[in-house]
Amino acid sequence: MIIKINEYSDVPIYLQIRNQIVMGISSGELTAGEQLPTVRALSMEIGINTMTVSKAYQILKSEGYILTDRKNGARVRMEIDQSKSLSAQNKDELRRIVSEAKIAGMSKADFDKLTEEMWGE
Amino acid sequence: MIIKINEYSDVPIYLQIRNQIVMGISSGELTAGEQLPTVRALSMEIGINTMTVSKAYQILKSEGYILTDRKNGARVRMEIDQSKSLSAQNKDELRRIVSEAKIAGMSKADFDKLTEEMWGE
Amino acid sequence: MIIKINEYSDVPIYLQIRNQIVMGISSGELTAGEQLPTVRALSMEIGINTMTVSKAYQILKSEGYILTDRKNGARVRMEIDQSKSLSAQNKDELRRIVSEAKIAGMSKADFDKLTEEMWGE
Amino acid sequence: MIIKINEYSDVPIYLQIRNQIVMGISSGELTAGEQLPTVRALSMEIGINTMTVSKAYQILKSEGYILTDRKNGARVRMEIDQSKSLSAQNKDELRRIVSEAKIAGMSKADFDKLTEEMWGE
DNA sequence: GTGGTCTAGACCACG
DNA sequence: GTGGTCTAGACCACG
Repeated sequence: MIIKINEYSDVPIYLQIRNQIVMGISSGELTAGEQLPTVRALSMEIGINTMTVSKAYQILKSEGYILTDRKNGARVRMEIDQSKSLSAQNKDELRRIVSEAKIAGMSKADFDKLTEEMWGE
Repeated sequence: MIIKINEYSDVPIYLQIRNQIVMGISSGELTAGEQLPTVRALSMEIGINTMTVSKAYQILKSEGYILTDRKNGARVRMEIDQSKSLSAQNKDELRRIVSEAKIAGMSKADFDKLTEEMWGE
Repeated sequence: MIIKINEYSDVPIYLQIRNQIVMGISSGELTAGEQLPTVRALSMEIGINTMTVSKAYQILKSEGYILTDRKNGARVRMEIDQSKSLSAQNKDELRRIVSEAKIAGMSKADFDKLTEEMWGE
Repeated sequence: MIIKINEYSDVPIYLQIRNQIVMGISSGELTAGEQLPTVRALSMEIGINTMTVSKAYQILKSEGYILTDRKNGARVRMEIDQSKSLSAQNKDELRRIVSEAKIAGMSKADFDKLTEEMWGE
């Protein structure tokens, strides 16, 4: 899986890494149990500080998306918690986006279609 | 309309203000043409600096949500642009949230129901 | 001549009045010697403070575009100075606009065509 | 590139900075990808507050002229949008300037010559 | 009274 | 070290 960093984005680099790995898991590009590159390898590959990659991995670990052990590096967790709900923070963000879609004159049907496409990715 | 600031949030205060006003417009709590509190009044009400409120208003103005004039302060714009689409940034955010919903085991139907509730607010 | 004020413009009202009268003279809609409405009449017509209209007239007078006398109110001056050049301030503004046209990829020919249209107004 | 602030100008300092950088890009004095001074460096150099410089940079960023990243500061963007047109606001300004040129007795040829000189800068 | 601008000084996350 | 955020306080033009 290839991680692409936009150094000019307002989104911090460690979050860009975290987000892309989460989306990789979601899309199936990263499968359960799959080995992730080491912190050192990934940081060299994308040309950034190891601390930044490390921070991304730590967040993914604390969120329950990956497991790390000293010997094997990081792996996608086999059984990710199926809370069947969004975090409070994600709900807030989603609420804001829904609001902006409404103001922009999108129909709920168009919105559902848009998320349908994203769902399929 | 009451604006509530979460001082522990990662979201900057000026953005919290901006977001809540956008959501107020979306929900109909703020109607087209409605007068917003003056920069000074709002800053005193929520106990923050006028510069911070002013920044929120300037962003809302640049986004076309409100209008300001020197005499009367700020008002919700009568005719907000109906682009019928989301900004690239909002799409990216939405894509990330959809991914996390999928991983958490939400069904698309549940997701649609959640956004339906938000749509109704 | 009808003066239209945009109360939400960043351009101060007195300047909007001043600019529209100058453009009226330029286009020929206001002819040399033509009587302008009194400060009181114009302020009532457009629903603003007399001080604001008065300020616009004072500027036009100081710039040599109009003449005022207590008996007859204001008139467009018969012989406006033909300096055949722009003020330093207008040159600065024009220089900035030219720069932005260049960056936006306009050709000099397109720019000339645009000013040609404006010239004809 | 040297930025000069006119403290007696009606143009706000942050706009003077913004305008000079835009003109620097237009003239080629600032090339695509070129590093701009840091907010701190520029504010010290011209003896004004960091907030004021920061505001100028944020406007340039929102207009798509520059990019900022946390590590390296600000750079001139490589691919600036080529809308091939002026903003409504710039058109209004240009229309006013054309009017004043006409009243001052400039010929269209002289006006074109003047903008030609500016174009070459 | 209104929004807009600016300062001096501070703290923060990111990298 | 970098840009981003925020404050307290001040002054200004506009109307």
